[in-house]
Amino acid sequence: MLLNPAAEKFVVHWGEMGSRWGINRTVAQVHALLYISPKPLHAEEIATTLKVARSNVSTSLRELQAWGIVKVAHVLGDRRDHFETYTDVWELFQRIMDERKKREMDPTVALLRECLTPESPNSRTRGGQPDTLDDFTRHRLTELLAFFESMNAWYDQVRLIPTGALSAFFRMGHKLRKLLTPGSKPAGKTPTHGARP
Amino acid sequence: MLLNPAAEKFVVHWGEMGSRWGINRTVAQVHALLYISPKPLHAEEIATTLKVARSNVSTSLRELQAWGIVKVAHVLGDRRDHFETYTDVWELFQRIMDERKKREMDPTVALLRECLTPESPNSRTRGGQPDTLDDFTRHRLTELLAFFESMNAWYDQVRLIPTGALSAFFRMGHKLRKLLTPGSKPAGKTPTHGARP
DNA sequence: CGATAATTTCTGTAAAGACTGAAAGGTTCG
DNA sequence: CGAACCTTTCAGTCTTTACAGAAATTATCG
Repeated sequence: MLLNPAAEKFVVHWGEMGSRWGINRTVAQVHALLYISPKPLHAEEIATTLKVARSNVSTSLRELQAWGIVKVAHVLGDRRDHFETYTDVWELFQRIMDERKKREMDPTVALLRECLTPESPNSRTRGGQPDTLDDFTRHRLTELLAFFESMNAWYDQVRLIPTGALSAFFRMGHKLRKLLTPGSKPAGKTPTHGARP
Repeated sequence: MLLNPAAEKFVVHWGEMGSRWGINRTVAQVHALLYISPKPLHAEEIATTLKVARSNVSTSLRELQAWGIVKVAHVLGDRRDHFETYTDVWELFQRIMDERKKREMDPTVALLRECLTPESPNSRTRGGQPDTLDDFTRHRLTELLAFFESMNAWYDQVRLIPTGALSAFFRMGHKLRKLLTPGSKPAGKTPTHGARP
């Protein structure tokens, strides 16, 4: 398959974006290609289009399936596996967020809790400097944990919104103000942080 | 400076998280260290604590300053530059989001617009296959653009909230339902996507 | 205005990650 | 059941990125 210039530009850019967010470039490119493809593609076709090795595509597809955003589609009369991705951007986004939360947020929360537990069983057994955090550090980590917990709670609520209504929700930004200031009280802090030095 | 085990665990973990999100591990570690440090640190102290080269710290600090989350603090009687980060997690978060939006979202939106412009001036001058996107691809890119624009608009509103009130906002998740369903009409789509194959 | 301290820049090296091509493992079809 | 086809795994290569140490630059002090 030969991509026209605009499509190619998009695929390349998406690969670039992926790598900036810790996603393998090829993985992102494969996903971009599937996203703009009118029909499911088989691995061979993806490989020739993106000009990468067949095996590389195989690995990337596997990765995308682990992320839950690509699935196999079989075509009658064709033995090969074909692949497609979700067409709904909001669903895609939600699935990616779910996965990143599970892989990165949850372990971080767990670690913060662990760091903040008052006393570990073996803290006295080993000599040297004190095992406990100083008050300042403890305070910082507590705040960080609270941050993640707020985010988690918020995200859990957002996840309850049907994907079909998500875009409406995010377009509703202008209602935020009323929601936040019931008595329309003026803001206590400066809304935007100052210019950088 | 010698970190106690819990603090060290946090710093290491934060470095790991950073690299998963496309942030240099050392950069993230330096930031973690400054975040939990009760006082501004100079580069030498950071280097010995993290056991990395002085020059590496220099680069990392420069990077963190470019992100707008670390600033220089001078200590009376000490010629060396000292560094500190913001203590408010919400402000930190906002600054990072601002920067990532500027670096990654905005260019993506620009590219999508470019891909979707009806006709580029030189589209007829070069031979070969058609320069225009097929309808399906065009539709997908339009939806993607709409997604980014919704997100942008929403984020612009959130940014107007004073950082001091942000945590309250994100803790307000449970009010989402009422906001979304004024007449408490049932959702049109399934709220959560099914189990993966 | 040297001398000393502090910081940054630069270059080579080391480590990590991505990718390829070949081989192995499964499937489907005649 | 064997051949053709498709997919995955694996080992080695290549590319990219991160890093250390030296050299150069800048700032501060006597």
